Amino acid sequence: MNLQIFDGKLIRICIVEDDHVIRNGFKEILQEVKHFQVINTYSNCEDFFMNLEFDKPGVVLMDIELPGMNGIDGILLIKKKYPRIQIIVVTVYENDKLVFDALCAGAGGYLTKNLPTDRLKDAIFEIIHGGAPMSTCIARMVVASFQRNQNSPLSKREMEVLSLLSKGKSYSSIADELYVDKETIRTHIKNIYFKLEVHSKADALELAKKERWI
Amino acid sequence: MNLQIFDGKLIRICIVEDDHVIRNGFKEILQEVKHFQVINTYSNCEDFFMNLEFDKPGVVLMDIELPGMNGIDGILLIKKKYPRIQIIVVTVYENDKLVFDALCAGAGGYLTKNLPTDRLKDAIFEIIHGGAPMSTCIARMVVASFQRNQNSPLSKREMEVLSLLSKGKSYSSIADELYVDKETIRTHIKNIYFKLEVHSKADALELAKKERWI
DNA sequence: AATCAATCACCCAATTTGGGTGATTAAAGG
DNA sequence: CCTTTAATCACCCAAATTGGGTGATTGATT
Repeated sequence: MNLQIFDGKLIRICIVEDDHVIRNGFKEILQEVKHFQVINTYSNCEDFFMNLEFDKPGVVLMDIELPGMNGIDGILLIKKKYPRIQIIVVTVYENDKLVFDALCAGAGGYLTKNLPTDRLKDAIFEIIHGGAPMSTCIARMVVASFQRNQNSPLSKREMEVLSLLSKGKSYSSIADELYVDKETIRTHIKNIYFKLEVHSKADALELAKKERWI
Repeated sequence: MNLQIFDGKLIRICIVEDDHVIRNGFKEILQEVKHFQVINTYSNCEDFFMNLEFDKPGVVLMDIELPGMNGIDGILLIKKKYPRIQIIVVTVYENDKLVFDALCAGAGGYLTKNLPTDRLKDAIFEIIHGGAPMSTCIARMVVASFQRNQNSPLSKREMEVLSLLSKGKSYSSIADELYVDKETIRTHIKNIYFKLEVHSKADALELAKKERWI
């Protein structure tokens, strides 16, 4: 492990976790690592934010279900004030919405709690070195979220049109972009509505996104 | 490693890579693993597809830059025909667009070519066990793609309106959804356009997406 | 021969959109 | 306390957009 990336300084770590057994367990695991310095541990976000300016953490381990402010809002608040603090979520939840909410809020990593002790240490090194530590199934969820269902009932051209519609473009600008007449675009959209059995742009886009066609 | 997950069968692997040194290197590394069976290696997609029905691979290692059909289109075609085949991209490119194009096309993993030999073996086990093997910086790119810039000049309400606009909704339906008058939505949108210095829905959405506000 | 994809035309009316110019109320900040 | 901002609503106006109808032609695929 190359020390220079730390600027010769220790990695300052805070833990926010309401279960004190887990909290102290994590603390003991991390304290043993010579490049790490566990500055403070907290059982809720409120206490954590009270000391944030003094703690100056480089990495925060954050639980999601917490008394008072939840972890997602905690992440949002940290990132709003100090965008460079790295946050790793450590939680039991593998629920789609929570995972993506956490990542959207600014989490740089996401681990589920059934982890071997070394995984926690590795994750902190990983995130400091520009990685994004994730549990196996979280990584798959994240990658799967990019995947598109290619079996839509729409033709290639219709997919193009729908995709441009989803960008908020008007029929005329879509026509310009595809070098065809506005009437052609109107026909495509009529056909799209007929195939999808919808009667408006919003309904077509909602269905297309739900079915992961776009 | 639990063997039962393989149903007692070997993992059938194909390699598509135009550099014959790398291609044979990968083959030799993987052939040594007892659960693996390297069925065939190809220097281009066309040859690969010719034998796809006979090879019946479970995992394909796919390069991106290839003579003839490129790797992205190759992935699209594989996934269209056999959605359950797992594909790991192995390439020198860390370019944003290529990474996301590959994942959108259906890649289940993405490795850059400067990898230790064990990483390749691990990646195949990982993807078979429901993971998504990625190089460090790729994982970060992927996670970062979820992150939103919270410092938009728009107010909370304006962000709500813009976000509903991005779903293709009309002023009236946005008004209904937010339980306010259509005129209020119109005022919000006028203010959004003024703040963003744009004069249309498409321009506002383009800017908001570029700046990662939505 | 039949189907589908992609293109274009013309009719119609309601809705939407973008812009202007106001106003009121409540909350937040200096 | 004063100012600014956010959020709400009103009314005027004209151009553009949208959704629906009913056609047609061409070329490819089956």
